[in-house]
Amino acid sequence: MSRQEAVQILQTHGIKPSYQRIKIYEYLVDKKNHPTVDTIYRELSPGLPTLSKTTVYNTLKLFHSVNVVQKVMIEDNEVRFDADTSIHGHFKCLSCGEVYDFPVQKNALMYGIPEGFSITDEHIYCTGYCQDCAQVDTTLLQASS
Amino acid sequence: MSRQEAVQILQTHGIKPSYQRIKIYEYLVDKKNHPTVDTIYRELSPGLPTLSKTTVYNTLKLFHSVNVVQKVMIEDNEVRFDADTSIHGHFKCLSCGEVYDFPVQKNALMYGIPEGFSITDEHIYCTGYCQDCAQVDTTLLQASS
DNA sequence: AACCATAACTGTAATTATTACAATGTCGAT
DNA sequence: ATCGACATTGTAATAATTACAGTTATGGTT
Repeated sequence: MSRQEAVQILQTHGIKPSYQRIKIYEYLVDKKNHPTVDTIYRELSPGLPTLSKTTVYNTLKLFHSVNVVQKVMIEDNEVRFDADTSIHGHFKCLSCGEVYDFPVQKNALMYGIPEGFSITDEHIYCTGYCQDCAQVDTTLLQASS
Repeated sequence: MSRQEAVQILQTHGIKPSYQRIKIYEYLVDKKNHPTVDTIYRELSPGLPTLSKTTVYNTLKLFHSVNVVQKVMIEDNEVRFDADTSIHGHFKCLSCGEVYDFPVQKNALMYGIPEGFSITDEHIYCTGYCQDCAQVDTTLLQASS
């Protein structure tokens, strides 16, 4: 994503595009790796030596408040962030730790919510073993048999 | 739930039914309130003065490891627990804080997961305003107009 | 260009949830 | 009754997050 596009998106959400905010937003969009605060901080620090972890927290909270990012919570000790705020599911591989996006049916869960309830946010996720890691397991099983 | 039933369920999952474990399990089943560790600890302490919060943590981790409870994570600062381990969704009201269960279509999300991925766990949740709280909002709007 | 108000950034300290660990207590088998 | 294994407990350590106060950057006005 170009700097111009990033600035554009932040501005249309009412966010003043500071240097740090642009960098953090570009990181999220380009990497698509559902990083934690700590990962963002560690990865951006070398090129942005004055960056403070508090700024990363503040920025993500701001982004989230205007729906520029969504939070991804799969395991209870790590909050991840995703700049793709469309409705989609997340799959985390218990072996390699990779988080994958997957499509979900629009309004998949609507049908179960009682009348009179209004929804502001919906999240779908699962855990398991990705193709690569499941593959390895199978290979090992075969090798050991 | 009777004590006998609780003991039964713990034993069939290979858990030795100690006094504390039974109490914690009964609490979860009877209240159905998706409590946090802290809530369980506070609520059981009066009738079980020697209870330690560490025991609550240990017990829930044990329960979770054999699928006697599932974790419910909606907001990043609280992990809740549910003794109903069937697949269902959770709705948290942003106004009153209440967590409601709701049904979801069996295999609702299967269709989006690529071939070769194996799923061990799936979770669906959303946030919004429950019937009661949405009602209040409407009432207030009407009153002020 | 200098000034000023506002907002953003930073670093440290405080808070909170969770885990580690060592000591104590409990319970069933011998 | 004794023993060993396991459960419970309390405290200390860890880790994630937030609060806060000082500093820096920014944009508008003269």
